[in-house]
Amino acid sequence: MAEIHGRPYAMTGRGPVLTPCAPHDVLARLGDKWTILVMSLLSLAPGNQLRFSDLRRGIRGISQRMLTLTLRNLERDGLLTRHYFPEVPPRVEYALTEMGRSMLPALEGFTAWIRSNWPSIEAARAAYDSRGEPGADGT
Amino acid sequence: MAEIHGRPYAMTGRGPVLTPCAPHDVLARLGDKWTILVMSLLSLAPGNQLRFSDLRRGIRGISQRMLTLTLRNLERDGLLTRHYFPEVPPRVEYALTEMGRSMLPALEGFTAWIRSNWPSIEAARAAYDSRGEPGADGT
DNA sequence: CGTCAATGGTTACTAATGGATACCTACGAT
DNA sequence: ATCGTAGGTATCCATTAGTAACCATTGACG
Repeated sequence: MAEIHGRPYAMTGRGPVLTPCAPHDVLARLGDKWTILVMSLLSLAPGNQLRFSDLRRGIRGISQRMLTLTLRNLERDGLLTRHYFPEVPPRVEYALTEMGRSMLPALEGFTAWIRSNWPSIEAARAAYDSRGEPGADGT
Repeated sequence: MAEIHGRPYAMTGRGPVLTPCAPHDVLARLGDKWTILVMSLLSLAPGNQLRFSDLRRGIRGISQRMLTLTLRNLERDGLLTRHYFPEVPPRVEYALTEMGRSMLPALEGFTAWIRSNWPSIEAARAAYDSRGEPGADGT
């Protein structure tokens, strides 16, 4: 049977039928406001490893809470690890896992497409907005 | 100056500082609940072209309104075109643009990574949840 | 002694967004 | 009268993003 994004699809009389699947789940995480910035910053860091406050300083505008939530989600997905050092003051190191590092080339491939097409997207948006309403009836 | 995702970053005493950028914008669109399914369905269709009701039938669970909004956003970004035929009953064809088609390989590269790593992600989530660690949603 | 800063969080609360549901148009064919 | 097409509008609910305040620890400062 044919597959789409790794899932089989059933042919109806008219075509395939898709349902939300793994790619959506992962893209939804990357598409949230901060995740890609955390991944990017870690990918730049020596040893793919940073402290909480380095991440906080390195991402303009992120709040403590949002950074905590983003890191928790990434840790839950196995893309990074959290190491707590009970020193004074306490220190926490976040590091990309092997899986996290393995995602970087695919992510870079995608962001490369975005970089080359971003001007076209912005132009399309400007043109669309200046045209006014789409008009379901052509008016 | 070094770049991340096509944007220059300034070194502070401690490292780069990132701000939300184009990749986030595009990934946020792909990460919404339906967009990737619309793109996938169009990529499967002959001529990368489908009618509104084919898309509606082809995506399990999407409402009319959500499909309309998703298509509008993709049209605004220049990833697909909308052709209205004032027949009775009316007919509307949605087709991927050249830019829309050019995105498919990069998207496929990314979803390929997701396919190979999805079992690991699910395992990591299950392990994380069973450890009884603090919930990522703040609860 | 009292207070401050730095660390990495948590809790409570509010604002913004996303999505679902229901109902509306207009037209011709049956 | 009703269906099928391609939507629009109005309303409600759930999720999410974000803000502000708080906590615990300890050394430094005065």
